[in-house]
Amino acid sequence: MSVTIKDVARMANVSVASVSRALNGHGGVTAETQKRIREVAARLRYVPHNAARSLITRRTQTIGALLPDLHGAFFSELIRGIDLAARARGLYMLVSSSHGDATEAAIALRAMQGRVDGLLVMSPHADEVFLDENLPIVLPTVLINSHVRSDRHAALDVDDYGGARTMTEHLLGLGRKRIAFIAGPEVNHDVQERCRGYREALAAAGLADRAIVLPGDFTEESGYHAGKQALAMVPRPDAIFAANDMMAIGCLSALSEAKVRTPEDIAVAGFDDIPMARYVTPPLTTVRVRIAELGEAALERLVRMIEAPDDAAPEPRTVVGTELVVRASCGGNDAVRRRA
Amino acid sequence: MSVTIKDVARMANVSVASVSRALNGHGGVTAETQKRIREVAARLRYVPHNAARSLITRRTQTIGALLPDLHGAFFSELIRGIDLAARARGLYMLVSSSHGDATEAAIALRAMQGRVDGLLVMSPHADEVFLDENLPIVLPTVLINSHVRSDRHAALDVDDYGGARTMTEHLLGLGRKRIAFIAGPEVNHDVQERCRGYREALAAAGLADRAIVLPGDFTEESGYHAGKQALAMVPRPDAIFAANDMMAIGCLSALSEAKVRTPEDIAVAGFDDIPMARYVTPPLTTVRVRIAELGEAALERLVRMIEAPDDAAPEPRTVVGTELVVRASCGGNDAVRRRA
DNA sequence: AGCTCGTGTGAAAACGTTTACGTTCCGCGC
DNA sequence: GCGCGGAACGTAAACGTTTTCACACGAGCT
Repeated sequence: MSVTIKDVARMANVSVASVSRALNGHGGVTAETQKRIREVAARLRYVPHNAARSLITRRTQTIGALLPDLHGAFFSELIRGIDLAARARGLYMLVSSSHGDATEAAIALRAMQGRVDGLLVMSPHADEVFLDENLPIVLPTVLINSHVRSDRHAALDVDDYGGARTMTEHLLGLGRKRIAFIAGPEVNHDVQERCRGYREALAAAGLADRAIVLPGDFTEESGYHAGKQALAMVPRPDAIFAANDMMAIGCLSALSEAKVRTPEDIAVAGFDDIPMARYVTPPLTTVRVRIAELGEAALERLVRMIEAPDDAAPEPRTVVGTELVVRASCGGNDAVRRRA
Repeated sequence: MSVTIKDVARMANVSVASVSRALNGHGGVTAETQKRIREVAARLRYVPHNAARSLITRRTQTIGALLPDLHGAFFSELIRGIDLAARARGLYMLVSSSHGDATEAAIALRAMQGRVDGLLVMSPHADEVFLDENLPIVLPTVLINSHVRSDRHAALDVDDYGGARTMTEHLLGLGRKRIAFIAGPEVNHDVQERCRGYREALAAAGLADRAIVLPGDFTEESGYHAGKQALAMVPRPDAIFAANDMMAIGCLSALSEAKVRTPEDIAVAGFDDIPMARYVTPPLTTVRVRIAELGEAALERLVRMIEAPDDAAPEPRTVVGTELVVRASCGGNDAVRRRA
């Protein structure tokens, strides 16, 4: 097909070795021949064939990202963070997302073989057995928000627990006593941690028995239903803390539909701080997750692993912080409070 | 490093050729040996090295996506659409985004060489000269929302013109007479088309001289400023049509701050139908762009080009439709009207 | 019996690089 | 005059596949 290194070599009256050396700046060629070779290469529009190069150098300059369904602002931001950090290092990003089941994810994982220098994995299917089965041992891998607690794999998490605890404490601090929590998909690791933060904050305030956990699945609709449910309770909760913003927004609809005032009658809080949170009525108090930062941190970690394969000192599990973002939906003054 | 086809061959007492045939199901192997080879391969956790395979087959099972900054809901959706369609075909997606300048984009473009079977390009730098300079001629490429009007490249566009025209007509139909338009970045092809739709709709209604175009840059802030500007005009516009939703949202803030009622005093409309549009107050009338569909369509087109390199009949420039989404911000009843 | 044919298998070439190792050449010191 | 060292460059191996070709073998036909 295209023009190869041999063509360049022929046109420049040198061997392919010299072309390679000249183009990669490895020295061992006169400045003059180097110049000539470069000119010929440019004239011929020569571009090295990456597959061939990867084959011999064992480097692809590419990292793989195994992600769940790309839906929603979360993954958009995550990809953005990864991409930004990757591009700063001249790396490319091979994306594979939305794997319905573990088999599909396994296929995707195997297909990354020989295509990437490292892997970023954020998948509900990525339990320990799965990884052991399908991961080539040699491939550096960073797990993002995984429930796998193994020190065989590097991992990076959002501080779900801390964020939820801070939010619950914030609500308690505002004088709310009956705080309901809308949960997400049960298998979800984030949800579990957020729920744990909620429960422990209540327990710390001596209100352990006041915990009310409503079911949800991260969709706006499920938030709406949970809102209805909360309204029907006696005594009514005076605050609702949803495990993500979309459910909080659904909940707001349910309340406004029932002519219940927010935050006067019931305060509402979310988690994530998706862009929309600022614009709903009333603006949503939430926990900001610095998702792009998570992506960046994960990539940086991965790069370190790639560059130093002799991971003598496996770094500890890292956690990226959250911030409490106070808006009108819970009362109190607007503010952002950082939490490491 | 890893286990190669040779290892499998040795363990199974066959040649590498047989292993290749057995694993790829090319026939020419007894059912029995095929089974044996498969078992050995599974036991050894053999995974073919993709770089080597690509080198010889000249197929990478990967498509490249050259995108501008991934910010915002638009690219998130676009990537999602592409990824969905790609994964349905067993293709992977190599993403490269946010190129500050043409040089950077050129480097990214060249780096795709030998890594992808085809290219999806959506970049402000992708003018004709740029493409000619940097695109290996052989690589199938689909341009998305590009201003390049060449039949040498396949292209796919959003019907910006039609959408904007429909919206303007809708506003006129609601009795609005002085409709202002908030533009976006001047170089942007979408903006130009949207503005053209706006102008021509006015012209068709005999109101060509009533066109008011305010500057903007797609950010919420610029929408806010444009809103202020509109408020200061005499006579005041009775409708504002922003070239994207974020600016419309900024504009809404400016109006509500000035205690101007929407839609009673001034109607506001946007473009894109980002998820947030439904949730602002009042909910935003806008033009829905089915972005994921755009991504899918682009990928499908690309796949067709890859599979039939003898593009005897280059398909015409394709346009994906828009829908008018009527919500409260302009008055009228909620509805979605499709436009091919 | 001899020929052809099909079928299973292996040897080896090919893909386009990088790089270890030779080779040539030249200058220099003895 | 001779050996030596280093610089510039070429040769060829290697990376891990796929695929073409050749080969061996048995069955079926004349």
